[in-house]
Amino acid sequence: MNSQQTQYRLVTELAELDAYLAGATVVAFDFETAPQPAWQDDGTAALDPHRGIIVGISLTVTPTMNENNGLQAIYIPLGHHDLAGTGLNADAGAVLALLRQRVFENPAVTKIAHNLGFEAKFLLVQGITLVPPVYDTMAGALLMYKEEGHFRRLADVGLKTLARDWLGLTLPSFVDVVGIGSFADLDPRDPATIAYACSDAELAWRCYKLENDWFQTHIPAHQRLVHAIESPVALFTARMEQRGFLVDRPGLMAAAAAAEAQLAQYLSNLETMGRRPVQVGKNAATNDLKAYLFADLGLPVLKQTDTGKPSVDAEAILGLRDYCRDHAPEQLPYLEAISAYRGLAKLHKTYLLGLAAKINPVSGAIHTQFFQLGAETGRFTSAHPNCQNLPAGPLYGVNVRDFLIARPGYTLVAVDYSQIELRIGAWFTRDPNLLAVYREGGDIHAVTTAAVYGITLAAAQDSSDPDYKARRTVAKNINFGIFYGLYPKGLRDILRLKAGQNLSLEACEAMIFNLKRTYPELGPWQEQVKTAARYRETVDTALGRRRCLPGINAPEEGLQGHFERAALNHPIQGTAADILKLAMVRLEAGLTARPFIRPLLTVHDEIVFEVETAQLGDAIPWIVAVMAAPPFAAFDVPLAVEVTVGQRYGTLGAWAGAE
DNA sequence: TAATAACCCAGCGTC
DNA sequence: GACGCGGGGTTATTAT
Repeated sequence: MNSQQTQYRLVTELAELDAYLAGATVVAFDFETAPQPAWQDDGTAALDPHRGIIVGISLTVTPTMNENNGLQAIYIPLGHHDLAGTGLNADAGAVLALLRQRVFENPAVTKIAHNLGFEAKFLLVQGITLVPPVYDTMAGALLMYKEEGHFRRLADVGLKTLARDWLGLTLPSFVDVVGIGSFADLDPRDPATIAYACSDAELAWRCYKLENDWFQTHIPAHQRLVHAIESPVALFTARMEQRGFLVDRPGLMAAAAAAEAQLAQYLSNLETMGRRPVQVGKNAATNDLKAYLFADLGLPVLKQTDTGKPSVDAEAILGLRDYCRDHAPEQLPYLEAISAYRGLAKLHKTYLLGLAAKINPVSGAIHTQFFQLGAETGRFTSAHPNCQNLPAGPLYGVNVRDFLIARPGYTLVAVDYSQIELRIGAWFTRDPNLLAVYREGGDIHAVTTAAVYGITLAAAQDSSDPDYKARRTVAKNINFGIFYGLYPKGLRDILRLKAGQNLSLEACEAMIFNLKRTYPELGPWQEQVKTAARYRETVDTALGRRRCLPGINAPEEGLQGHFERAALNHPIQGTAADILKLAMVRLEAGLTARPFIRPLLTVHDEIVFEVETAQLGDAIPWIVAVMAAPPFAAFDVPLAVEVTVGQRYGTLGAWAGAE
């Protein structure tokens, strides 16, 4: 592409690479990868740092960000199949050693890549750590508008897509160039091979330039986010993905077998209990089950789905059980059996078999894929498997998290922010009572209990009171829901389903009224945020992470309400994401010097590490200090973290302190 | 016409 | 409020 401007070269000699790097302070790079021989037939192995190798590296270097006269890109083949034995490849060890010293671990060089975490993982396997400053052009693209009013999504930020949208270039796809084989099969001397590899590095450089220009004129805060947060966070994410979480496979399979037997038993019980055989499927939400409940048995439809069809979810079944207690008690066992069957099936399929299917054959661990900009608010998402929705406690007698274990000689350390969203709420609203609780180390749940029940703080904290537990549960749910956009109906439903408490709508209304009286700045803050959001049709976090709110001024009330709640939630949830990511950046800076600390996963307000057991006493205080440090200058509410440790993720306990 | 793929919808797990 | 996953059910597409 762009042959007048760009020259592509094949480089196999170390001296030539050395000369090419002279004076470079900005380097864009890209890896071509392929499966290791043992995994030749697995199409996905090329993307897995445990089963793939770096086949070649393309580089574009410039002395400065704005220098592009005579831009050149080179391709260094490292692992192409050399059937004739003619020495096609450069010396991989020597090349990596040189690049490590001159580029990857050189703090004077800005390292640019598209989807930086991918490259970072392959380097980690080689014992090489990318060192900031780094820049991930994919993260950058995700923080730019596709069109005014909505940001690019994952599907819009492939390098080829960006080349088309931004530069009008049509580039051959990977499949066009490689076909069904792997990149290692290509002849590196073929100009098409060189062009394919080099254009990726060159494009990354062009994106870097283009993105920074765009940010300056459109959303300067996002430029800071990409440079200072998202790009270094990609390195931290790479550590988590590359390491993975070791799985107790025998335990998992034993639990799966037990669940399977139990499920068969449940099915036959259902058949015996019912008036006729019912096709309940694997999750008991089939049309046949609905026909059986509502037509055959004549039970009333108490709840509908969004599309107006009869609902049979957990809440609906709960309602049917209430109805049957009065009108058809003989049906109660069947309804209970449906709930149990459904829950066990979920455990079995999603959390036992689902997890087992994701174990990496080389590492024996699950390597969750994290999308650091997967959620609109800046939160991470996680997939393959999603480790952010693993049941937090026993589900039908099985604690799924217990099958995620520490490696021998290591101990799991989970560090989570205590009530971070409420603390952020205190900071945003400047509510004196919220601020006081966190500055004086008060008990937020007790303060809320006192508020919503109209009792004294002392009464709220009296654990001998028979109502203590129930009240506190309500208060916790309210505190949880404050910044989710809590409404009386939502509060009533959640308390009924999760806490088994039946409160009237009026009672819930009164509690929310009392809450807003106790935290007097809460209501005004919410009104002010909504007004600003309606005017701008966007809303920002503390660090300027923007969310678009198309439809906040729509005539449809439902749509408007949705975006109003999003407007209230984004500053809270998004700032929590900002704070977590800032902590990751600070952690990343110290992890290379502390190889005994290995991050494994993150769940929104929590980071889980694997730490060499002998080093716990050094590691934990350091982690705590880094994570609890003030996140940015203006944030004047103390942060608190809680540490739990253990061998199994599901069974962590308090850390006793230095031994 | 039958098999397969693609898509949407419900339901449910997390913070 | 923010997500991802496995399953059911329907519709569109493909092969025969």
